[in-house]
Amino acid sequence: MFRSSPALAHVDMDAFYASVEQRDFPELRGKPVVVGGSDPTRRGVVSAASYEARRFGIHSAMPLRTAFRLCPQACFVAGRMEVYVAESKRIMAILREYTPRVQPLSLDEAFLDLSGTELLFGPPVETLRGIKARIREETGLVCSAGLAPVKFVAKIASDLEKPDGFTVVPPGGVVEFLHPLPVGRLWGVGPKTLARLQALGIATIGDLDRLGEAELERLFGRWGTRLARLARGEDPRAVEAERPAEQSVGHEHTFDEDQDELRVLERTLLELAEKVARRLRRQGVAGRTLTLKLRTASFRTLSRSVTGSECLDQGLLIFQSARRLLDTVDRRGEKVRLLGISLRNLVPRDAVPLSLFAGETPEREARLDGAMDALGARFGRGTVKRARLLGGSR
DNA sequence: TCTGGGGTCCTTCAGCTC
DNA sequence: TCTGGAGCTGAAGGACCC
Repeated sequence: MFRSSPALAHVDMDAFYASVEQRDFPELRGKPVVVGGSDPTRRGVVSAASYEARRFGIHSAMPLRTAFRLCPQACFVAGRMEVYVAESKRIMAILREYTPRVQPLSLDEAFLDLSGTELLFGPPVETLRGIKARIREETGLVCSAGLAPVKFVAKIASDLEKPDGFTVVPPGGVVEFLHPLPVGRLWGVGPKTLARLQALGIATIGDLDRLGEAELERLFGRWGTRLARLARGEDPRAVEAERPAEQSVGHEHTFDEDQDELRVLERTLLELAEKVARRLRRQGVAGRTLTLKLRTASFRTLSRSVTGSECLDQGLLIFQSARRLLDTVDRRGEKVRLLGISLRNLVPRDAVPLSLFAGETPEREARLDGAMDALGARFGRGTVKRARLLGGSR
């Protein structure tokens, strides 16, 4: 099996954040644990739910308040991102002992290409079983794994028997495996596409395949062509170990209560601009296109963007551009629920002219940003802040 | 009633240039 | 000089993923 065809695996940690919490805090074991925020009465969503919590209908992306209504006795924890990052590095290091072709998708899942590893480790099926056992042994955490000749099929396979699942789709068995599955399992079919497909009477991936590529293209355009190929189990993408550079850098903030006070909006914009600028400088890039995102109280999302001839990586200049965009948004008198800033069209910082906005002193700002970065690195983020970010009368 | 934050990719439309 | 189409780019928004 997998001798002459690719052996692509997908490893996915089960309820990752919640499992780490249960491992590190024995008093949480066997209890419903919800990671997302320690105060479920505030705005937020569930990042991870333990399997005990899932029995109450709680799942990731669910509003915290809904989770609290479903299971008030659950343990709500804010989460410790730095621990999850460290744990993820350990897991990825284990995977890289078996193949250099490892493609992390997020902290808790990765593709790995086991093709051609037989001589070193034996048949891919056994290798993957061994990897799964090692992860449990060395981290105390459980994962699910899938093995298939096609990338997206391996991902579906790993998800099929969670938790602690292990599913192998042999070469030649892909279509047989896919066709009985609900069409919503396909990568890229979210709630909107699913509703459209269901309205057409398509319930399974097999139904989709039977509809045919021409009809799907008529209904969905180019996306229809891709859907048709996925339904046939065709996916030419390889496991990409090299992660492409980030295309954009952004931050956003949802207010605990909807806001319309200009001073609060401006202070938030400045904070977001500083955060974005810090990350841009850390990555050594600057951005040419700035996008302001605004969500109103009625959940209407509006965006305004501007592409300049120069690049931005300084907090104050990003803030000033975002502030100008804010004036162009017509929110029809509604309060603001969310503000966000992001920069695209990133280029290496030393290869571009930085913004020389009229009336500003960019060199002075750059020196100030540099000093704040240095103090932040030495004494912790937030050690120094712009006075206007302190708020109130301080 | 409720819907985070970080992204990517795609579509549509408008404006511009040739 | 006018007009229309092609091609490109930017803006805005939508859908999706983890």
